[in-house]
Amino acid sequence: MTKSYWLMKSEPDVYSWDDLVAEGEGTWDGVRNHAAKLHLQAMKKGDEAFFYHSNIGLEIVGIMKISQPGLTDPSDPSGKWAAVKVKPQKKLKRPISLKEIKATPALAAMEMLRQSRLSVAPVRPDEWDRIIAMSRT
DNA sequence: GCCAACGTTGGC
DNA sequence: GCCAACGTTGGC
Repeated sequence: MTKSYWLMKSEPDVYSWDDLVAEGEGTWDGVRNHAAKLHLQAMKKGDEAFFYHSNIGLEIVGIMKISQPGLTDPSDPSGKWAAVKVKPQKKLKRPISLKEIKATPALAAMEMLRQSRLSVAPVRPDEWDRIIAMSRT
């Protein structure tokens, strides 16, 4: 199975990249949207995901690895919702802002733009590579 | 099963 | 603080 790429949003005043780094490993739970849930359930161990700061910052700040896929959301008593565990892998050399993503034609089809309210979105390999390349400059 | 009203998310 | 996009709820 090949690796898949994702983008996960969090409001940094609630849970930020630095919080995840401080914890070492975090559980991505509290998602209450069916499309996002399907994405969480599609994640595999070793998949990589961008950590995006919504609301404050509006930028991709780091890369995480899915350390434990296929969990049920511990914050949900009914057991209907999904969760995964993630580990911080690398902070981007420089954050890539939403503004910059929008200004880049090669990234115009990104799911995060198409479905802006989705908190967990897939990222295509070419989009992943492009963002990584941009963060190095 | 349709659709209007309402709530939430997230960018501006 | 406003608004657009969507999801959910509830009346019919």
